[in-house]
Amino acid sequence: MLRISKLTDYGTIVLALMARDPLEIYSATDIARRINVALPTVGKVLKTLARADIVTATRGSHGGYSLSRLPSTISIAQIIDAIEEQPFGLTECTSIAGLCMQENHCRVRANWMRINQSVRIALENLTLGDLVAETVQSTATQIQKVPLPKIDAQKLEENHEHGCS
Amino acid sequence: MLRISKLTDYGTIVLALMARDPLEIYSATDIARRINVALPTVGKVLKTLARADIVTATRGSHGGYSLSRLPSTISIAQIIDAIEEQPFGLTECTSIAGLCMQENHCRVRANWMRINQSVRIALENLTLGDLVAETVQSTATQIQKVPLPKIDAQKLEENHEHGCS
DNA sequence: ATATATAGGACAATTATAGTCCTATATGGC
DNA sequence: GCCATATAGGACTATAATTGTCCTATATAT
Repeated sequence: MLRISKLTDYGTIVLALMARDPLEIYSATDIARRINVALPTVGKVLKTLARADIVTATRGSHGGYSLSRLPSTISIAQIIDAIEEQPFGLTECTSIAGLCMQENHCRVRANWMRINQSVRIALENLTLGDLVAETVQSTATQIQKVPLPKIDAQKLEENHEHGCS
Repeated sequence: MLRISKLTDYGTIVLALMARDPLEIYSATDIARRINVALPTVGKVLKTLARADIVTATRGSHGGYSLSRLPSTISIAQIIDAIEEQPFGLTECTSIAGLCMQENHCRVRANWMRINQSVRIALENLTLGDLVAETVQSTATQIQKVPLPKIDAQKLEENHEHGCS
């Protein structure tokens, strides 16, 4: 797949709309109408975002949702973490029986983890502010060829202990 | 999700094994036994990789698969493209009815596309060679904060014409 | 009180993925 | 030529993930 789920995609659209007036309160009904997505679906996204404290809910009439923080302080990684069910990562740390022992497999896994880490860092540095910017600002993130830091042997050990194959 | 499929994961493991002796011929049976994955599954992966000309098949007895090119010239992006069914991208370029007209939605989509592009470039620069390296070499790829190039207005137009919402 | 909101969980339908199997074709050795 | 061994390609099934919806409970303003 290598793809964020539709719900997360909706999440970015919803948040982008809210980012236009970062201090305003938006009801789920309002947002649903404005982005043209069904109310129950938008509601689900907003509830999830509220649980992660990315938006703050106000109940009752005249209630709704508002951004908990300014757009430039909400990272794309946080949004993904909030809505995606499985933990972040291009590859899964699965324990296929007997694979963990194979040096070959283990090495590939370790290098995948580092690739994951790079992508993760990129998405941590990108914010909701960047997402709504006319063009992505100079504070945005790009990937380029540079030396990777030394491998962290301790971290790899930890992965093993947690059943990483 | 934001995750490569298991089949693609197997693909990297298979190729990593083959990369240890880049000129040798490996039968599907042999590979299946050595990486401890069921034969039909390994076969499926290898057939797919052969179609993309990443490995070359030799039929008949004493036949098998061998790498078509040296590990350092096979990019991770190529492997993903070969095995994943859907085109590369963190976000899908879906046409949800009536969303394409909304400036807000369109802007978010455009910026997502650029994020995709960054990740794509990273995976194009990483090779099978890097994946089997003891530690990822200095030729490997990391993501860091740098200015993004100017937006390519022409490309964005093309996306629109192809029904991108 | 009542209308308007969100909270949280349960549910059904759809879709994607994984894995297997079957038949056809090619090659080397006897 | 015949047989064992390999891959080619597609079909098919079972499983899992995802989506989207709905229901009931709770909170708030008028």
